[in-house]
Amino acid sequence: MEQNTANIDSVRETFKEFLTSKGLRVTNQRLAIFDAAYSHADHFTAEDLLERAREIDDSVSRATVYRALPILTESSLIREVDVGRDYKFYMANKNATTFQAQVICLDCEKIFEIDAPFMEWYGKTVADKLSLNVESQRLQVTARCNELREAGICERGGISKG
Amino acid sequence: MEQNTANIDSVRETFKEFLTSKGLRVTNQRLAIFDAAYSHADHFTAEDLLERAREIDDSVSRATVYRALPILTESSLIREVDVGRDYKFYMANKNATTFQAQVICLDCEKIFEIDAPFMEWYGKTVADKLSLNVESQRLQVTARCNELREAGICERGGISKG
DNA sequence: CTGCCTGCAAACTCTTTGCACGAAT
DNA sequence: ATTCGTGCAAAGAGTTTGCAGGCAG
Repeated sequence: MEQNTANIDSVRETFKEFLTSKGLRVTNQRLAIFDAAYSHADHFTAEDLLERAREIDDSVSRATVYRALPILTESSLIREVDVGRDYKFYMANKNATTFQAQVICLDCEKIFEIDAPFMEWYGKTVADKLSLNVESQRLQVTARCNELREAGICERGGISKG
Repeated sequence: MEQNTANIDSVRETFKEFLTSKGLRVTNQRLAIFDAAYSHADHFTAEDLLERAREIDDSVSRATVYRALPILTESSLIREVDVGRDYKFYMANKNATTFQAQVICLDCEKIFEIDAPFMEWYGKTVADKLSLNVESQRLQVTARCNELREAGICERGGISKG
């Protein structure tokens, strides 16, 4: 955790190198958006990101945020979390762990990330059976906050706040 | 399969009963939309549904289609298939089988439904661990058509055309 | 008859895009 | 100097909604 904060500078360097390697320019706006993304502990929307990026550089516009998101996603520094709402969530890829599934609360609107390591096995199995290369997988469980609350993991961030 | 066609009338009756039981009215438009939904072999969009419903009753409007979709979904006669595109797919629930996962082709834009019976086990496991009642689950695999084509299941509907 | 249902069109929300200016290389 | 990146505002796409008239119960 303090490893993450300590690493931000080096991750920012990684981002700069990514931009350069793709022939893209290193602009203040892109760096501000990157910093804003990494300042979020959990999921954030494009609008959240805009707001926070503007605190760093108030010249950042909504358009630039939307144009930066695919770049950040492609660099694997953030990942997109689409849970079927009308806007997408994003999340800094601070720890490259195992496959993550989402538990989505219907009551408190939160999204919890949980490890689902067996999905790697599943992907392989599907890939073998159909002889294809899996690009990505998505596993989501929708549940009720009432239940989550009883389990002590809702409104308290017992797993991972969203 | 011919069981499905043979059953349409009785399923339509089920739909009427559902409407009545909810205090909703049985209108020609709703029946046309129901028939249109069941005339689709695979996935369809709201727009697809509108087009086909109008062939049955040309007074059906887009608004009514959008208002009917939640009703049909709630009745479990159709189900929503959200694969993260900017519009949703729907599908008649012709055979109440096991849990379905989606294989989404990035090249040919098709969606294949495959059985994933282990997901019922997974739901139960998650439910037990977090002591919650799972409302729904979603499992999606994104893959490349090239691979699917080599496997002989793309552009030919080897699994289930979408 | 009552009031839910409908069609129409405008409104909405998130995201994308055209354009002229500004900044990175 | 070039050329890519940016802000602004308008456009876009799918879906939702307000309203006045219409039809089911």
